[in-house]
Amino acid sequence: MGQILNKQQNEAVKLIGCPVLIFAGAGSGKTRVLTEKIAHLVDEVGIPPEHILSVTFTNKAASEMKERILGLIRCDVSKMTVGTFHSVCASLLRKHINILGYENNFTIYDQNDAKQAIKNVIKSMDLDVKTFQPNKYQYLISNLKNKMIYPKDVLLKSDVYVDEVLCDIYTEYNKSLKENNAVDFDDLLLLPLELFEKENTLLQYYQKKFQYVLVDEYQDTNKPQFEFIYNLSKNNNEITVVGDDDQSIYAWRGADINNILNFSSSFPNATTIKLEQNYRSTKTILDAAYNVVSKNQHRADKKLWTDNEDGEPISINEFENENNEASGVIEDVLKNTQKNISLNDMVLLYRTNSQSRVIEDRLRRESVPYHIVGGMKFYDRKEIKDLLAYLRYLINPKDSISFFRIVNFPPRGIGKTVTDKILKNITNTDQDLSQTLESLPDLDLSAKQVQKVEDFLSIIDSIKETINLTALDTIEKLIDEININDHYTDKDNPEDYERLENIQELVSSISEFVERNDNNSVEDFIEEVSLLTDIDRWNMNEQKLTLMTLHSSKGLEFKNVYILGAEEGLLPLSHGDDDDDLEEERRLFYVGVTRGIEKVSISYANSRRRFGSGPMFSLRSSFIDSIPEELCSYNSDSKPSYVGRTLFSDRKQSNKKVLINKDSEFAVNDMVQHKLYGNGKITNIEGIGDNSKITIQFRGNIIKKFIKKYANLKNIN
DNA sequence: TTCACAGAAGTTTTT
DNA sequence: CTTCTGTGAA
Repeated sequence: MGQILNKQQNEAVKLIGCPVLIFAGAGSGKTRVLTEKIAHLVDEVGIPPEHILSVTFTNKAASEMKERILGLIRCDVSKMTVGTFHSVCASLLRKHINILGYENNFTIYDQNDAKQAIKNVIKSMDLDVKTFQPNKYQYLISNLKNKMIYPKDVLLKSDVYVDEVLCDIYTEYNKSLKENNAVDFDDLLLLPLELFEKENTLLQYYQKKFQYVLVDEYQDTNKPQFEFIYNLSKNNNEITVVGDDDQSIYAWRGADINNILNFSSSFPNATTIKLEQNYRSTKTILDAAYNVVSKNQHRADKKLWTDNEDGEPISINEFENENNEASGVIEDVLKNTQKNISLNDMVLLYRTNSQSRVIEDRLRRESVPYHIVGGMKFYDRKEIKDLLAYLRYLINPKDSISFFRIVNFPPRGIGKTVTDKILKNITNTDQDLSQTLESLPDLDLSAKQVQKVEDFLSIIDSIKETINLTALDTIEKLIDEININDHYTDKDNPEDYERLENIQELVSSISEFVERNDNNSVEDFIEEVSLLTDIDRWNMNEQKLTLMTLHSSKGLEFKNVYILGAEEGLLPLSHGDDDDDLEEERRLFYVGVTRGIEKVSISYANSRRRFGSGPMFSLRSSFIDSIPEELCSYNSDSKPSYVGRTLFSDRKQSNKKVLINKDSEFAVNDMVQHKLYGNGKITNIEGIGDNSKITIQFRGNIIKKFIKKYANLKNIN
């Protein structure tokens, strides 16, 4: 690490006075370039730290960056604005959101809260939640927001799924957020833009404040994020963005790869610098990764190279089922620990969170210490969410989602009749939650019911006395006031015991937070918790084996990387009916492979149990077949010449939908998928249209000829 | 109003 | 196989 910068890195660090786009391949030292550049800006160009904005992908990356800058120069990094888009935007909104008619103590709704809010909206519109599924609408609305399509535009846009109900739900949802004095994750990015538009002086202020803007992982920015940095830097053009189109894996949540591909047209006079020397991985790993990702049509042409050794072959391992896979991989992990590779030098990566379960079972049986990033998060546990809901309600008395969560928890005799009346009053009148609660007698409730709600409110009031003390004071008062410990120790089942432990853990993490920060009120704590990413909670120094999704692994590196479940339908994942983005899946695989420093092992199972039902046969991923054989070593069963006795079978086979998409055409050399023969390559096409005859070469040199309309072929290029 | 049970639905990736 | 939702009895 202490090496001098190479020519391109050095150029990237020193170049100022124009917009700079750095194409930084995996492991090319981009974090280093960013930190060196910031140090350069402060130390030599003379830009004061408070005039620098640096956007990172996780909060952890932000604090690491600050630390590394401190290692380079002496300056007050605390004055620098470094954080994720969401946290930077959130603190901007804390200062100015009142301009938009919210209050500055607004609540940040996570996905669950948002879903609940949408559900309430759908109910209040007298729609059936079975037909109009909150899940689905939340997804649709989030997508619209990511594309900056506002409710009024929904019906005008022809390229989106147009739905009047969607438009109404969207409108009502936004209204209810505002009435709750709450914003969702997407609003965090959108509202600053509204602010800039409404108050031009504010925009000017921030343009002056952020003289220099740096953005990491630029390939994963979406439209609002682009607009945010564009607005800030369009005048002085002092901006550096770093990214890699091959690692763009968030298109599904609105990331727009054109942000990076069209950077030069958005920012005239931009200079592009490519970092193509990889310092992380072996030649073998890079070669393997390149052979996969270069199959993509939409990518900027480039190739990483390295001075590192060839290293070990990619290990390809076939297993009978997911249990054997888990134990096989863990066996290998344990073998490595004998060779003095520590557990935290290895990582197990998979496509979906649900895959972790089998692995966990196995790890527990072998008593291997492990840590899972993501999945069922600590802060998702019921008892934790309940307590946090109290804290959030203390801060924002308009937050009805939190209110309904806790008003009758622990049970205090406030039932559905009461909550329904309150909800109705909020949704059907102009009164918000706190106004409603002030005029309870108007709600046509019995005196007893009113009293119970009043009792609840006085509990809240007494906890509120601690709101200006530390977060620790508040949580202790809260636990005391609601007697949560009694609620969980009534019955002595192990589940209750676990919940109490979790509550203890929450208290100790709050206590740690209080010690760590000067601003340590309950508001500060909730702010941090709301914006924590999965990776942020992960301590990479612990002697534990890490399990995470491929998505979470972005930006990290490990000596030994294991990729599990490399099977058609799982990696690449296919969702069924609509056209799946195979290119993005390929990039995801690329990200996984390029995390490896010394060795990458890829495994797949011939059959896998998909939730309750019996085992399904599965087929080795085509991504494995893209890696040249000479780079790989195989366990006994996984030689590529081996003709899979496997049947292609997943959800697709059972639902009788036509697999041929009208607009998907076939061409010679395309890879296609056949439900009996698996993957093959088209060697010849005779005729055109549905009656054309397609010749396909399958694995094991099996050649078959099909008539297109009967063949059920799927193009998997 | 509360608790307990049965049935249904659901697993893509995340700030 | 789990987690959530709704229904019915106490």
